[in-house]
Amino acid sequence: MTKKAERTTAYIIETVAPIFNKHGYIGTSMSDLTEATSLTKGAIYGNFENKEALALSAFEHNRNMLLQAIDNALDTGNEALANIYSLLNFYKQYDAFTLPMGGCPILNVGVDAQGNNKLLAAAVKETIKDIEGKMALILENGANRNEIKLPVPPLQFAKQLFTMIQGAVAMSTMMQDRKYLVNTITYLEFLVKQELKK
Amino acid sequence: MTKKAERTTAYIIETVAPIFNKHGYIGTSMSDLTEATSLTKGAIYGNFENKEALALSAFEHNRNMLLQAIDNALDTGNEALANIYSLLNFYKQYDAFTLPMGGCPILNVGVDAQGNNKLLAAAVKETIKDIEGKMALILENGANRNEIKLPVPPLQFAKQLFTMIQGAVAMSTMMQDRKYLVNTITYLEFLVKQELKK
DNA sequence: TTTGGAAAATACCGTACAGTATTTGATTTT
DNA sequence: AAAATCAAATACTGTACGGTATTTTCCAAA
Repeated sequence: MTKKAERTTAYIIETVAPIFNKHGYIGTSMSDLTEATSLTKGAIYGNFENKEALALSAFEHNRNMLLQAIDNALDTGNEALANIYSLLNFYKQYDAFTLPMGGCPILNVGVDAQGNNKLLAAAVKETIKDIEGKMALILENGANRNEIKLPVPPLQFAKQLFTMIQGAVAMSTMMQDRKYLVNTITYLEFLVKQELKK
Repeated sequence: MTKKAERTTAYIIETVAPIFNKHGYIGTSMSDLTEATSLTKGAIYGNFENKEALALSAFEHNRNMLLQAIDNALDTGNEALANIYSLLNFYKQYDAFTLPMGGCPILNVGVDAQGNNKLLAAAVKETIKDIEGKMALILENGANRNEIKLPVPPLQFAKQLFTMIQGAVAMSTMMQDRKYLVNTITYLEFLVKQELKK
């Protein structure tokens, strides 16, 4: 059986992750966290070195959930185009997916940390590169198998596609309107088809 | 001549606006502002009711600069397509444009305020609607003058175009890499041409 | 069932926070 | 230039912050 401390650590991270994600690093106070977890500062500081380490663990937790979901989406069929469509479909419901974690961790932490926390900002950067890499791999394999044509190198295509997706995420977040997500992703489906289909 | 207080108020706003934009509402402390302005809290609280009112004025200042620049870009030629290209060209150097104001005010404040300040979040929403409206008007006039064809209603086209632009802004901000801006906007030029040209 | 170690609660520290009341200093107006 | 008004500096609240030292509680092994 897992040790007590490990379970507490996991519980803290899960409870705290959406709060950090929603209110940002500075915007989240330790008292916010003790209140949410019904634990005391003694418990939290017994399991994490400081606020920054906790915030980083919290982001990593949200990131893992996201990467897992993206991996699942990109692994539906065995055709590259189907996998990309599956990813786009995932992002059509991205608002519902990110609701329990307090919004998109990439956008929220990426923007918040930019001006406030270099460690978190670097972690977001890594995550983005990771996602771009996953997308690029699907595209590259699809091109090698001659399923699709690629007008530009796979990584460049991935970057630009992800940029547009993330634009939809940003706009639907700021406007509190999921239509931005649905409409833009729908258009991206058409665009991808037009660009990649042989 | 302008009264002393007015000049001080303007000076405070100008000095403070980039700081709020960069570090966010909660991330900016009053002592940050007294330090930057070389003024005391007495001076600042004499000209602004509280921190929130100051942050709102600061955002409005950045917003006005942005709206002015967009107006200029959208008023270069007398053809709709040329004006849209001009706007895209403006966004290609958007990183340089927003550098002195501490980054994109829409993205920064829009994301930061979402979880921390309803007033600021609402102000960002208004600003986005404003920009979308400006773009839609250009498109609508162009369509009426038969310069362009519109595959969808002008406001919808404007929303989707702005969404993709804002995606480029978000990605170049988070990745600290202006290539996201340049590459995506360049692709948008091609896309706009393809969609709008008769 | 006692006991040793680990985990969490309590109580506390110094500091920084937003905001205010008061005093000093600078500008107008007469 | 004196008086009146306005602007800014100073000095000071009370509170909330992140973090820590100490005490208590829990739990597991002997």
